Amino acid sequence: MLVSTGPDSVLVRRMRDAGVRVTPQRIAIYSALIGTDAHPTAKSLYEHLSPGVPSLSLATVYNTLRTLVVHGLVHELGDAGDGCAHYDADLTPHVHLICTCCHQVRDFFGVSIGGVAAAVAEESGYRLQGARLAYIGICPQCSEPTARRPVV
Amino acid sequence: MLVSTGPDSVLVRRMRDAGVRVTPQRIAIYSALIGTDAHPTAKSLYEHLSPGVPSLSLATVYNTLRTLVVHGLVHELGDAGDGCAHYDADLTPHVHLICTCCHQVRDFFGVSIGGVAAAVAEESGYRLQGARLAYIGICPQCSEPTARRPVV
DNA sequence: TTAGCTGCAAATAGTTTGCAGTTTT
DNA sequence: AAAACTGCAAACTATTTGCAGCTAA
Repeated sequence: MLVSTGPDSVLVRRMRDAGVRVTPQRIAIYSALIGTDAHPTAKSLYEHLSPGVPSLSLATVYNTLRTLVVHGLVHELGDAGDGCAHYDADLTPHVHLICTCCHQVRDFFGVSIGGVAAAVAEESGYRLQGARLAYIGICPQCSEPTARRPVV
Repeated sequence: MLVSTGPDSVLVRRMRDAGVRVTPQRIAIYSALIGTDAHPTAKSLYEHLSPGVPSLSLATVYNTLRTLVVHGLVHELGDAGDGCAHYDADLTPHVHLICTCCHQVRDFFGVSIGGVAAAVAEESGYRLQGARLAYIGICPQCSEPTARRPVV
């Protein structure tokens, strides 16, 4: 993890600014999300953090993720074909690529869609809170004939 | 419903071309999807069709939807905040607007994103099968102070 | 004929929630 | 001190699946 988690870190300030009460569990979860581009699920976050934050419960991971999403600190990316929701703390407008074979979610910055949100907001009349922009297909690795199916 | 469902209808031909076996239940489900822009869920489809297709089962709706998605006839739009997946038979590249208040999914053709898919396909190396492009926010109706919260 | 579909009911699994105790503000 | 959070376990519910009978091809 590349993010400071001290009491005055950017991370904590962001949570306070968003009106989210700060607890050790929430810091752990939020900083884990910020420090990865793997778009984890609740369960994978729990399994990753559990050793370092003993007695962390899966329910708290779910509750915290919902809180972070509701307060706009994290985006919920939806199901990637594995039946569970993935999350992203990178709020920069960008596209995701979902592989229907290995169920990985990858960032894709090759197209700029920053202007689209503005156009949608203006023309639709919606008060926008977020976006979920994913293209679904088979990734190059899984396309190779020799590819072994990655562990789900 | 505005679509003919005779044995030689476009709809049936499309299913056959996609390699999907044709049954009365599947015709009912697929034509209902084609004839609406409401982006139904499995349950709402079931409730809508059940009176006209007695003994239709919810399991068949789920199975059929998966079959149609896998064969590329229908797009799965993911959860709209109501905890269940919504579906769309309109494969034209377009954006969806999801209201976090009333959980409605609406089409939005105000921005053209047809070129994005091509760029993604070329630059990412993915074999694209579909897309899920949604902006999330609060719709104008739900934004009105006098708005009553629509039935979920 | 036969592979594949259907309905039913049971199983699965992601996510939420009630509660009692603890922590943040 | 009040309001909100946590862990645990139980509850909830969308979705899947096993099976026996039916049907499209």
